[in-house]
Amino acid sequence: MGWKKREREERGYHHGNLREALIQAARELIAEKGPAGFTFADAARSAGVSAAAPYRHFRDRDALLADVAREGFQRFEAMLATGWANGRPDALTAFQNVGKAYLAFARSEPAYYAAMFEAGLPPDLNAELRAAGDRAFAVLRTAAEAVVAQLPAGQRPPALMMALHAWAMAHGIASLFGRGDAGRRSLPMTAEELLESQMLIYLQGLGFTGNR
Amino acid sequence: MGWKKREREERGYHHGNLREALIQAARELIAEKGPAGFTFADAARSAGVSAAAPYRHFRDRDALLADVAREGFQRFEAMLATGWANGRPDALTAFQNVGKAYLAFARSEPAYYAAMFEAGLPPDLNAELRAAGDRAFAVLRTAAEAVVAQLPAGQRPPALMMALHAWAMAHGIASLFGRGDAGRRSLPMTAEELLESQMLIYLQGLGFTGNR
DNA sequence: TGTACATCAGTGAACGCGCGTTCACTGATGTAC
DNA sequence: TGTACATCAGTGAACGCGCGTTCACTGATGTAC
Repeated sequence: MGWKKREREERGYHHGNLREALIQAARELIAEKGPAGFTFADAARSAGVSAAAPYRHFRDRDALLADVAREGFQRFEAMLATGWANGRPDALTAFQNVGKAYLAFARSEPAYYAAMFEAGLPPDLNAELRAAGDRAFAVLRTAAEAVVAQLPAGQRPPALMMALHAWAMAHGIASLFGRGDAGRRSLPMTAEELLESQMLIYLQGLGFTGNR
Repeated sequence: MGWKKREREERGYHHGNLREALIQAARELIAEKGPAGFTFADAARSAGVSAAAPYRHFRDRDALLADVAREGFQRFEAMLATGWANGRPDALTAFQNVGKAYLAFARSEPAYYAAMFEAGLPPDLNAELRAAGDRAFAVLRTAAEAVVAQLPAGQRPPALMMALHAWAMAHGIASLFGRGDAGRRSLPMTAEELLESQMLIYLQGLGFTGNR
């Protein structure tokens, strides 16, 4: 209570940045207890604000959660794009870097990842949310297109299919093995090694020779 | 209220099979609203019993959920084993049938699947739960062992790795695309087609030639 | 630069609700003799 | 076969609690002139 009062004195009557503070609070609470493990009132409390205040910024808990997810997709897209690096040094390497970036995101931002994929939000709850998700997937798709273009014309699989395969591999590994602290199975290899080997085998199956 | 009274008259003071009825109620509620979307009291209500009754059978909501998951793993194991069919007609085909069985389970039993993989239960919450999960995975592992044994001695990957890859592929596809009614992305191909093509490419990458 | 005023972003009290949990109880069932 | 009794599996009333939500309010900020 003491710190709360002090904080109030510091910040004055108006918070100034409550919207972002609530998103931040939600992220911390999700990281602690999962996307189902916090309430609207919790978020308000964490932000040091009365229980009625969040209503000035979000219609309800789901709207807050959707904003966390939307923000997550934006950062996710940026991270994947960095991994892709416009196809440098070459499409195949860059594609695998996208996979690594995917896993790195799931690992370093488990709260965002959970809000994006495990909160049970309908993807079209909100147009911006859907758009943000689509933009992130577009990175994967672009990468897949560049990779299949490397194959001889006769044996190119559909790029969309390949992008979906990659998504499924990365998501499968991330959600089964890629959560550091969430008491998961113990294995003789890391999630990163699993994803890398899986992608290598998959690419070999597409016709790429493994000599690199 | 009428039907409740009538049902009471039908069944008398004792329910007779409340434990199973609660698990069944939980499954239905999970199917409707997700693993986080029901309460202990809900389950009691669905089973037509007072809110205090479940305490005679389960310590709390998590214990009930864990039992749903345990039962789910048992059926899952049976379904995977049926797909495997002791490696008939041949290891490769049987392996792919395990993949199909995995997806079929996720699709036909979304409530079990959610309790098993998305309820956020720690896998070692309970020894029986963990054991049931391990037994299901053992089917995958057995299948992977038979498959790698087909390869020439020099190029066999570790069977455990292959089993984990298969698990990740199936889980990735199932959780991203394999939920019928849960308003997911619309795609030009089915989850089944995606998983089958992915597994074929993967197997090809391991060195199996695609002529079958 | 000052002043009046509109608007914004908070407060805190209040409410109804359903949940989890406990408790003494009671009806039904099983068993010993 | 009957009877007494222990045990089991339910009831329903009660409780404290925290949540979601509304409301009139108020302090702070921005803007017109």
